[in-house]
Amino acid sequence: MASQGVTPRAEDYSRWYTDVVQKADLADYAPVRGCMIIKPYGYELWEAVKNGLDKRFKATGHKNAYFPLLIPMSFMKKEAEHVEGFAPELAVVTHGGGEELDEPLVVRPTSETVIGYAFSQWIQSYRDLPLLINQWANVVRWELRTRLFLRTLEFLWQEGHTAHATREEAQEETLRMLDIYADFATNDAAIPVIKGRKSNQEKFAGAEVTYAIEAMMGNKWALQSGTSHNLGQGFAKAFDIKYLDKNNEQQYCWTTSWGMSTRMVGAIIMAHGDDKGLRLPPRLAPIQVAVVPIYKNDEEKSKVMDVVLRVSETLLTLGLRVHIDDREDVTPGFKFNDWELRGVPVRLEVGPKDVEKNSVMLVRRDIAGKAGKESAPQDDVVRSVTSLLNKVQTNMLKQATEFRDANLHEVANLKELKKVIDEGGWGLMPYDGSAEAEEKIREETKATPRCFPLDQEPLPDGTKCPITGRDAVGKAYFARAY
RNA sequence: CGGGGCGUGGCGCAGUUUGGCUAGCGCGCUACAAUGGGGUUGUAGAGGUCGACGGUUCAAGUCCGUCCGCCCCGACCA
Repeated sequence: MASQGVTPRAEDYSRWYTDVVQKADLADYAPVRGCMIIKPYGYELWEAVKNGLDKRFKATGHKNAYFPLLIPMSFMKKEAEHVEGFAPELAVVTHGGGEELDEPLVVRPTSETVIGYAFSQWIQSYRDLPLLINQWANVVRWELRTRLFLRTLEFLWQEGHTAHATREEAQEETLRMLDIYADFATNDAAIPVIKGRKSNQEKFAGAEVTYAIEAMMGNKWALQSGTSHNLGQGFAKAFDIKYLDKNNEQQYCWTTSWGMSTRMVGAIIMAHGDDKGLRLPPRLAPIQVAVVPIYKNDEEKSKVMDVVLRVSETLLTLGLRVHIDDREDVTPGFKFNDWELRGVPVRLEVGPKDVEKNSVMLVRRDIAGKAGKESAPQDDVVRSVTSLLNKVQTNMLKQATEFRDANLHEVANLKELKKVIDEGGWGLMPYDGSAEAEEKIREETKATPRCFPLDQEPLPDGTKCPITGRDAVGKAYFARAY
């Protein structure tokens, strides 16, 4: 429960991030390098993310299922690009029960292969399609450099896997799930995102096309926060996922996969956090209202606590997540800072003055200082608290959107791009999608192509990529990225 | 794997250059008391194989050698 100030955000962003994660009691490193221990408060935040997504998946007809952690090495090898892409980051089990195994098993880095196997068993006819499955699981990727939540050896995620009768349906599903991610990020996490298509170099190993949502962090770096892949028929052919169509002919399925991970928690921290610590959007905050009683002696305490309990009770019956901070051993000032560090969106203070005036003091986390404080009558507390939570949610999205938009710039060439990147923004520039252009840009600016945003107008005929001089396929965002 | 940095109570560090007495400091922790509308204060306490191994020396946290681990910057990535 240690609670110290955090490193100012502007001073050393990476230090600030680690500070916030650890001091707000979200997570810690584990004994194994790069692995993470998620503490209860961090896990509650992840559960809020899970619930927000799961609700949406259920609404679109997806069913949850569970597939094994261990995958035969031979499965990985069935799809050539897939194994090539993942081979360097596989954890491999070679021994079991004290014996060397005939065939090594890999700890899943993702489950296209086993699920492909399962789908091949489940699907016989066009009547079995579409098959819409989601799995909540942990996966392991042997990353070289790790950071809490953003990149860990083992991480928690959901991976959706679907099979369809036609290419069009698969494509529709791919984009539908991208929309769901964007909707979740925007409306629940209060993070505005850019939906876009990844370049060939950055697409998922084995996918035909990969889409992603990209979010801007507090240091203006980009974070890929969710991906949706149209897998074409690659996995269907590798795993023999076939159905009999209406004409009694065997057809290969068209499959998709999509995922969002505990990285989203990192996104929330970095998109919203400030010098005082975490700022959590009310929809996802494990604690929405922290109630802090203030008193000097037993007499005041009993009066104050009467109000605290009565007010909290009404809020709780409404389904709000309320926490009464009745710690005796720390001062109110300490508690204020503590709840700010933990990102609680609304703090409700009750002291002797409030008891006297039949009021409570409401303090919002999204606006610093006096402007974020207001007194509210006790008998109207339900309305003022719910309305304040809504305001905070809306305002956090507004703040994040304004911040992002102020840092997006259209650029025409490498020189302009370099200037924008050096100043910490994102540059939108015509791009041919090639690896050479990407390499050149990375060398000059350290930025990488994030995505071709989906909402763009087609380029005028003859628009060239300023790096290679070849025809551009569209405008892409370039940014420094995690 | 390349470049840089660091290993000293739970955490953050000082001490190492120039070897020397009982290894210090801050935070946290324990106990008691006062305090309490923005990170309280006092008193008393607990807690250490100085990363590991070997060497030099009357004497090593400090010098030498080997090894191990961690962090940051790159390449790779949700």
